[in-house]
Amino acid sequence: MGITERKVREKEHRKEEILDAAKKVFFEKGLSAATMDEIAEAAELSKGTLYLYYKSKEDMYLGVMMRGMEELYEDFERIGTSSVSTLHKIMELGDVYRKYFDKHRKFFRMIHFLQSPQFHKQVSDEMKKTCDMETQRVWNVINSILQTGMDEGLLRPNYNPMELGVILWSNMNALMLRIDNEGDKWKKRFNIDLEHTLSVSTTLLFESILTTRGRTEYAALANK
Amino acid sequence: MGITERKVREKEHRKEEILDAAKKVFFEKGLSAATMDEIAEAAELSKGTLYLYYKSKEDMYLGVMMRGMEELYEDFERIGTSSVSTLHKIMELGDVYRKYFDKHRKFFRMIHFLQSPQFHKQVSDEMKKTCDMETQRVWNVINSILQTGMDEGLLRPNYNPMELGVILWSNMNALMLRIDNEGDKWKKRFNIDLEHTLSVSTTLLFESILTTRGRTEYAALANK
DNA sequence: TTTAGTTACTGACCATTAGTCATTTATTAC
DNA sequence: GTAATAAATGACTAATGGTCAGTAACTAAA
Repeated sequence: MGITERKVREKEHRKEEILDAAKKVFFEKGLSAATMDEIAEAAELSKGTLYLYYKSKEDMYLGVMMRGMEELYEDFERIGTSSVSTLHKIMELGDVYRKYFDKHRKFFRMIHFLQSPQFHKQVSDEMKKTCDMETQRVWNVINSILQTGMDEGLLRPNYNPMELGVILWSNMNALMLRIDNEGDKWKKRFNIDLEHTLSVSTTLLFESILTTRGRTEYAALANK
Repeated sequence: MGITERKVREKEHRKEEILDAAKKVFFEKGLSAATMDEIAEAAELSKGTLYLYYKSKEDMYLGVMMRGMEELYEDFERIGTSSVSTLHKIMELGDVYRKYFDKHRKFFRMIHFLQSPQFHKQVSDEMKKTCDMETQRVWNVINSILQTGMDEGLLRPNYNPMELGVILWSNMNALMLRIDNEGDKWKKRFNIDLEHTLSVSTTLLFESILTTRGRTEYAALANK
């Protein structure tokens, strides 16, 4: 049954090719300004064909986003399986996410679509589920690292690791979003460098969830 | 010149009436699903007339949002001018914002539009400026309270009050957004009550920006 | 090679809807 | 009463997400 397999492979390949085109257009114009006709032209396919592979424009957008999420997952996974200390891993999670924000700004913006009402209203259940699984993978890495940190007595035991995860993540996310949208404004008007503010808040939160032992280790690591 | 004045008043009134209708429709359907025809019908006016008062659908959306922002401003301003201790005021800011989130969820969602790419792309410069001024008023209250807190030695002096403000605000915002979108999911899947998480993270951050004196006072206040 | 059947693709077409503008209606001024 | 001004209208346009009847390409059996 080599033919059937080849066809499946080709279909998969076409799907990816469409995503290549979609990525280009979405990166350039964003979700609302991008048109399906443009994407079709970029993909060298007719518009109708796009709909054979993706249910809607929003679904396609998320298809692209998933690539970005996968990249983030791989970065995180690399941390998870590395052989540095747990504290170091936790710090790395933050650093890597911040680098991700710098290097993959467009993906960062796309990920934010997951938190918009449009996502909950206009996306097919199927795609929602797919996104959910991918997001889950990322959270699993975070959770497992924080759980270890807790087991090792680095993190204050009265909190749930996942809870700490969502706190740290949300905190970074909110400031990054602000940097992305109003960074210049805050610099000009209040002379505040939100990049620095992000470091400050991350450090504040991080220190406040560490045990005494965790803090000692952290101080040693930060001094290096 | 009584007539001219009356006309200005009537025009202003019409603008508000249109916002009444728009608010109803936007609250019900959200920005993208609401149509101008619907709003026109709700306002008992023709669609063309709407455009005599607002430049675009997005501008109108922000007109509605501004009402919500004003309400928040008034709540904040009330705190600012109240005669409780500064520490109490700071805590009140958080509490009031959280209540605002509970009571005016739709407005909360609208405020988030300010952080979306759509806002930066599809809104008239004029409306952007108006929003900016309103937002500014809110920040001014926060800033002035935090500045006082710093002057009184409650807040660690190595930070900028506005910086602390944006940290606290962003932190709350991010978790509220998550509660709004995925609150149920987190409860069901991880058995995490994000409402509680919000309290935790706010407390953590808050404590970590207080001086020793501030913390003593805080402990006293929290025990009451 | 021919033919029937299947799959992939096409692009004209449809429906929706934000925004416009020539025209009509109402109000004011003289 | 009439001219001038302001307010309101709604048919129309343009843009665009999505559809579907028809076409082309490929596969498999005769």
